[in-house]
This record gives sequence, C-alpha cells and structure tokens, in this order.
Amino acid sequence: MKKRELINKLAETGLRVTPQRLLVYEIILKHNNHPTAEEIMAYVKKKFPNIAIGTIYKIIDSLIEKKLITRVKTDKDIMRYEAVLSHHHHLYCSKSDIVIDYFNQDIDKIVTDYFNKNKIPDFEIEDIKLQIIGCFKK
Amino acid sequence: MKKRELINKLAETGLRVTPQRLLVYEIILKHNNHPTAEEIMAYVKKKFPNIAIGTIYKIIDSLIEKKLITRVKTDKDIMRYEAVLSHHHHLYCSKSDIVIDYFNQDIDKIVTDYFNKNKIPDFEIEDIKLQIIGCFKK
DNA sequence: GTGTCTGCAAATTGTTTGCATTTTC
DNA sequence: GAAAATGCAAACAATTTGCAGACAC
Repeated sequence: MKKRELINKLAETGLRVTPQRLLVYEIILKHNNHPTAEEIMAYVKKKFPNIAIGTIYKIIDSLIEKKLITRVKTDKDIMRYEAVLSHHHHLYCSKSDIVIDYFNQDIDKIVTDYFNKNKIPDFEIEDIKLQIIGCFKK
Repeated sequence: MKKRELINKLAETGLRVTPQRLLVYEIILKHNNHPTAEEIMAYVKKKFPNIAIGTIYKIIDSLIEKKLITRVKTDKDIMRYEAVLSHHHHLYCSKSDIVIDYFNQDIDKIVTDYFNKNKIPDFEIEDIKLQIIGCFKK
C-alpha cells in the first residue's frame, strides 16, 4: 500500500493525519509480527526520539476506535495489534508468544456453512476466528 | 463434582490441599463466568477475610502449572480463568467483556477432519479453538 | 483560530516478588 | 521437622490520565 493511500485512509476516518499517527499505522500495517505497544514505540523512536509511550497508546486507541486496527489476544498478558486486512486466523506457537497470520478461505467457508445451517440459540454470530495452537517444525 | 473428588484431584497433582487453594479451585470450577483474579478474591474473602491478592495469584499459578485450570484472554486487558473440563470453544460478546463456553463436537470433528487432510506446512497442530464473536439476542 | 494531538509526568491497574509466619504432609 | 503455602507489603509492568504547549485543518 502506498503512503498516499494510508494518508487517505486516515483522513477518511476524520482523524488528523499527524506524522506520528501515520507512522504507527504504517508500522502495524507492514509489520507482520503483531507488534506490542513497546515494539511500536521502539520503531517510532527512531524517527521521533521524543515520542512518549502515552502517545503511542493514545494513537493505538484512536486507530482501534476507527477500526483501522484490532487487538490480538495471546495467552500472555500483553496486547498485540494488527491492521485488519482480510479475514484470517492465527497460528499460536505453544512454546513462544509468537502469533502468525493464517489465511484459508476453504476452512472459512466450511465453518460459515456449518453455522448457517446450525444456528447457536439466542446468539447472533458476527465473526468466527480459529486459534490454531501448536508448534513449528524446524 | 463432590468436594471429596476435588480434594483428590488436588492431592494427585502433588499440590498441598489447603483450604484456600481448595476454595479457589472450587470457585473456578463452579463459576461458569470465567472469573477474574479480583472476582475470585471477592469470593474467597467471604470465608477467609485475610486472604491476600498475592496469594490468589500464587494459587492460580500453581493450578495452571498443574493444568487444572487455564487462562482465557478477553478484549479487555484482564485475565480470566476456567477449569478445563472437556474441549470447548468460546462465545465472545462484542458488546461486553462476557465469555461463554460453547461445546460442539460436530464442529470439532469437521475442523479436525479438515486439518487431518490438509496439513499446514511446517506446523504441528496441537489444538484448535473457535473464537465466536457476536452478541446475544434478548 | 479552533479543536485535536503530542509530550511529559504522575496516577492507576493488574500482577509479581520477597520474606517472616503458619500449615500440610 | 522439612518443605510448601499463606499473608503482607513493597516492587513491577502495562496502560491510562491530565494538562500545557504544538500542530493540523
């Protein structure tokens, strides 16, 4: 995605396009390791050494509110973030805290079809994500 | 589950059966709302007014280590806990921080069969859980 | 120029740690 | 009696808040 597009996406939401906010958005979008707030901070600091961690959190909150990014839940007690692109699942490494994106439209369809035929009583499904826990073979 | 069984389960793990630990285990087991540490604390305090929050965390850690309970992460940055019974999934309410257990062996089988036939390259699957996000119809 | 955003520091929240005392086995 | 668990307080880590000055629109 070009920088111009990012700027437009930000502007569309009504958020002001500040260089810090743009950079944070860019990092979360391009970094495919689901960075934590501290990791984002470290990157931003290279360009803006005076950035405050509070500002990072405020920017993150504003992006979540405008649905440009989402939180990722891991077992550990730290939040990670990702930019929502297309629908996907997560591979969780049971040995480390690593989370990898997993795209698979076949399984999406299988699961969606199943729940279309078999509704959960009194519950309106908005989204279904798979947490695939395991480990990487070396 | 009878109290006697709980005591046995605890004793089997090698953990010492103290009244505080037994009570915490009982609460997590019977409370089906995935209580937080603070919620557990509030319950335990009725019987042991001097209980310390640090003790609650130590007990929780010991139960997790012995695999009697597991962590559940929600959108908010708070840990919740549950006693692992049989394999199940979670319904996440998108409006509140509520998490409900969801048991369904049909979908378990469908998903497992799929991944038995379609392996993920370089990844050894240990478990698959569905995060079903949506909201409850009133 | 107005209202939003940043940077800074202090406050808050959830969790962990160290140690003396008590309890389980 | 030895090892482990509790209670308490202090430490820590992640996140939030309040506010003055700076910046986007």
